[in-house]
Amino acid sequence: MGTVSKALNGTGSLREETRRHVRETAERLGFVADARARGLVAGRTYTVGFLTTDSFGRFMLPILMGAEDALSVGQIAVILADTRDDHAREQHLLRSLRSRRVDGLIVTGRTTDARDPLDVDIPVVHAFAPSNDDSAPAVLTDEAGAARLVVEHLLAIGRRRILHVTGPERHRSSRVRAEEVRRVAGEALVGEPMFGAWSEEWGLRAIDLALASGLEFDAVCAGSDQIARGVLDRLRERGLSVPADVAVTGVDNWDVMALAARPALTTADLCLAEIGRRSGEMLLDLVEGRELSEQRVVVPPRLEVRGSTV
Amino acid sequence: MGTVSKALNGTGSLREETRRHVRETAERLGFVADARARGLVAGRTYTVGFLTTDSFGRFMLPILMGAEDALSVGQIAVILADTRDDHAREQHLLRSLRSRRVDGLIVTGRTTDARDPLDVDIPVVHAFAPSNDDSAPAVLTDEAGAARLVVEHLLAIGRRRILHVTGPERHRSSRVRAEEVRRVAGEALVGEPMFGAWSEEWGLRAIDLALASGLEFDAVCAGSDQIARGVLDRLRERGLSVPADVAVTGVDNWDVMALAARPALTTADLCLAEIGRRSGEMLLDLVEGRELSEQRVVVPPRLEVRGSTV
DNA sequence: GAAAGGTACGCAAACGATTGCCTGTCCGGA
DNA sequence: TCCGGACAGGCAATCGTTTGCGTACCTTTC
Repeated sequence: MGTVSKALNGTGSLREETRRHVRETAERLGFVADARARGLVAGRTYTVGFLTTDSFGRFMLPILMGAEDALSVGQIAVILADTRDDHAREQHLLRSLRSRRVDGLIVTGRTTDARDPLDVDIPVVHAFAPSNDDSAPAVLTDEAGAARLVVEHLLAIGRRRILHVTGPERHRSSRVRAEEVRRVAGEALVGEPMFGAWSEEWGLRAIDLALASGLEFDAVCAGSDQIARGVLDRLRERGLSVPADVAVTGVDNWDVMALAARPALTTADLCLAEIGRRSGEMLLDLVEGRELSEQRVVVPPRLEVRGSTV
Repeated sequence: MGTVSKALNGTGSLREETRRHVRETAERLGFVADARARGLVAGRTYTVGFLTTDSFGRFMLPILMGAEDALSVGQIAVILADTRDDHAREQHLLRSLRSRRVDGLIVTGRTTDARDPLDVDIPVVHAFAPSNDDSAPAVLTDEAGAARLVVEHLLAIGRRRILHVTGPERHRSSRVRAEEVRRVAGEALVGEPMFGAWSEEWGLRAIDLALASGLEFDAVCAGSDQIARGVLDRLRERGLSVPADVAVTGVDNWDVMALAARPALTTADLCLAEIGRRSGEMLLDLVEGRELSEQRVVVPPRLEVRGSTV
């Protein structure tokens, strides 16, 4: 047993011939070492939990994939845990993850509103959804940066009357971005930010409201691609031309929306896969006991310029 | 150790007082039994792999969630494995899953084209994406049934000139549904099924093509909600009223598309979560050595009637 | 030819649970 | 008083690895 273990793991001092023989025999018999037993000795499981407070959705997926990529480097598998926003369910899942002795946890959620810290004694990295505990390791998106990116772009192409249509005011995301839009646009912001919902329907209605109240604007900075798409549709229906009369921007770079829009949508990509990747790397560092170079990483968004502004 | 084990698991013969004492102490110390060690003895890991041949996407999510629900009943956790359609990656992931001694595998993919069977010696259930091996346990969607559902609905509301706009002909999904549309619609099918792409853009273009070639139709049966949405947009732009002049149906019941469409889209829901749930249940039966009541389950689609047809 | 030194391999403990079996204690009955 | 039986709980083997240490054998050198 000992010799086989050493041969397969390249440890100990064995003749090359012996190693080869063991490896070939293992191959022939289809033997693969049992990761549990190995983990039992090593004091690790080479497994982490991916805990999402909301259901899995469009935002979770790229993060999950990025994390999986980064963790696979450390031979780590990902166990899913979806709390469905239910506290009892979360407790139950955490218990299950603890019994499985996961090496660490990536915690995420649909909104960027902060969540209460978890009471666990293993490394935790927050991805996308921040923790109330500011000192907890986290990889976050730059909400304000996304807003800045699109507004500066609109200003750069000469727009001076910008309308801001965004999601519900109760979401931190909407508030932070609206504040940044106000700051960067300054005089160029037309009226007040219009808070509503993260839906196409709100985009449609917001344009109706804006036109009805006689606002004049040459750009709409929408809080999401879905809102932007509603905005684009209604502008077209009202006979306004995009981008000639009105330029439109979104946030998310959700291909289904941004590419199907007519014209295709200029938008801020939040680089969710990158957030996932960095989270995975950070957790890997923590699990393997390395010092973190930074506790808190903010992934800068990226501007994707398409036909709706140029 | 033995006594504690018996107390916590409710086995052996112990005084009730002893059990209570052990449980309370465990609670106080935050002790949770190590699932690995338990599995080592039990010969199981209470863990299954979720292997998706394509990346995770919109189709995978509901299936995954359904499966997670069903499996959580058996205290089973799900390990993700995303092959990204790369054979080498698949082999590597399978090796990792084998070394983790997962109790079983759920295999799925984005398309309903059949895939080659896996060479593994644990229970496998195919979900959504069938296997080439017809005898393999599987939970599938009823492609033809979805087509029948919408066509029968269109016939029932009195439409007699139905246009069929669908995805690429190389996808089994398009072919099977087109065949069923032809069979059920009979005389009522206008021209040939129009194969294209699973995109809004194709929906737009297909209507242009149909109108240009002088086809007359009072209904469009689209192969997906995305196509249907393109169809709806272009019909409106061409001055045709939906559903008065033309009724439109989709397939998928993808809320983002179906609810944002104007009018909201009548569509066939493939009940993906149900497919996931049934797959999970089936795998649980296999893992726990129970006889399967049926090797092959077909989940019937459900018609969701909305404004685009009534 | 014998001792010294080095290399390759085997042995056994340990990781953290479960479980069958054995033992000790207590009770009741003869 | 002694024995039998029932019940509670402790002991140790087991699952499949890793790893440090001991040992056998081979080589080299005087």
